[in-house]
Amino acid sequence: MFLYHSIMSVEIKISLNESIYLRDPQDSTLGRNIIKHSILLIDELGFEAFNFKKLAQKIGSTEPSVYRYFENKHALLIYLVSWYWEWVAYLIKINTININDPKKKLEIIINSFVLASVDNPTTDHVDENILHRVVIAEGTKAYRTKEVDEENGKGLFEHYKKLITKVAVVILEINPSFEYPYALASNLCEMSNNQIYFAKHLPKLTDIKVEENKYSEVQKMLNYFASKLLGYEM
Amino acid sequence: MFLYHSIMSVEIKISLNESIYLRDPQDSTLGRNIIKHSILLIDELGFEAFNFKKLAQKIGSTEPSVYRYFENKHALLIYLVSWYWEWVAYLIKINTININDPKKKLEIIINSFVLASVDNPTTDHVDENILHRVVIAEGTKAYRTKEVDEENGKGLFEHYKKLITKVAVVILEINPSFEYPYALASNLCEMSNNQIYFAKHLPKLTDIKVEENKYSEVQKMLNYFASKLLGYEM
DNA sequence: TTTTAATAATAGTTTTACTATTATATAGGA
DNA sequence: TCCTATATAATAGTAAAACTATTATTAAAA
Repeated sequence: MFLYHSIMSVEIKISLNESIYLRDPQDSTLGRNIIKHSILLIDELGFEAFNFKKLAQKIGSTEPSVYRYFENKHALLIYLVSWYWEWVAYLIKINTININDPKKKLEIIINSFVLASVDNPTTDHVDENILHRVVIAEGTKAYRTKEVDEENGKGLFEHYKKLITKVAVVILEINPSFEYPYALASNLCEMSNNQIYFAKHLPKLTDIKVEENKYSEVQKMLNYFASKLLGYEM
Repeated sequence: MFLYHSIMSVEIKISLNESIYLRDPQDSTLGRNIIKHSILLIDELGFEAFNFKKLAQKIGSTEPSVYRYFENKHALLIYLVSWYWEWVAYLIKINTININDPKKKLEIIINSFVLASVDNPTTDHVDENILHRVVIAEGTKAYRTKEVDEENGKGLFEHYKKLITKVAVVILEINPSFEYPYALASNLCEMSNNQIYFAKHLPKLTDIKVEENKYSEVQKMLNYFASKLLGYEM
């Protein structure tokens, strides 16, 4: 991950696996527009109704131009969720920089999963808040396809796996004999998104309540689950 | 749920919310063929590549005939996952009939989530084993859409909610002061499918290993998670 | 036997998901 | 300054998906 600092603003450039895209969207205005407005449009229409024609219309470009950046809308979705995972990894990194207690670290990790955005809207072409909503609603579609093995072989899910590995390391720091560090790490991440989605759309499947970007109950629940499973007091 | 017993075989008829389908597929040969072969074809092609034309071809019928049973392939998917959830509820029911210990009940529930089929292939037009695979791979797509609120309002997810409620009741029997019975119930169910999927396709996201229909490690892990969270010894 | 309902056959439409080709604008180098 | 490479835009298309309408045929029920 590269961090560019300028005098006027802090601009973060997140570097993503090259096989996700055909041409790096961060390197041109059109590319950044594709990212920015695809997030808004997927949030608005849902992934199924979203397509490159509508996106091109929205940004005053054409369908073939968008296709020069991404093979198809599925590749674009993988790009967006990878961006999101890198962003969460970045949040965890800067917020745990002076923290030594692994329990405290895990708490920060959970907060990063749940909040993901709120405080620091640092990148002008990505609204992390809306991207988080998109990942909650559409994220699993990135890897729930018939092509998962082939795409995994190309490294398209490295960003997610890297993040989960980092979390697993912290889990083992807390409790070195815990048998399921990776499963707990991925479950905390998936559960966070799932339970937020349930609270919003299928409230009978959860106990927590959620208001517009107020996810404190999710945070509390995940911390409770983690502490119980790893055997420590909060 | 109705149970029909005949002399020659035990045939289970699972009754599903009428708003899922246009015409009850269990009431005709064509309908049962649609169910049977849609499961096989979705398993083979994945939900995205599956469509009513290919299905009609496979069962020697026509596209318009299939459309007389289901509004579209999304409705058919909701039907299939609802069938699956009812099937799991049925398994839980018959296997906990003489069990009083709620901890033992929860163990049976977890086994039903994980195994879902293996022993009792009772319904001739549904292969529960393959249906389980389909639910693992495609299940979340049933409710992760822009139409979720509208469809939830029509009662299309009642079968899932009913199942989760039953599990939540058992969780509270074990530990009446547990704060998150619904979240734990839905998470056990989602986690089961998720972790099996990860073991098969993204093994770096989990610790468990899975072989063709050998899910004992998942079972063990979920039981461990449940016992830790609810504070009992296995 | 008549009527009804279910299915099949045929033939469409609209939208999606792409691709090919050509034109234009712009940026950098000689 | 011109030349050339490259990005993008404009236009026009194709193949398949996701339906729908209409009519014919068959089977079952009254």
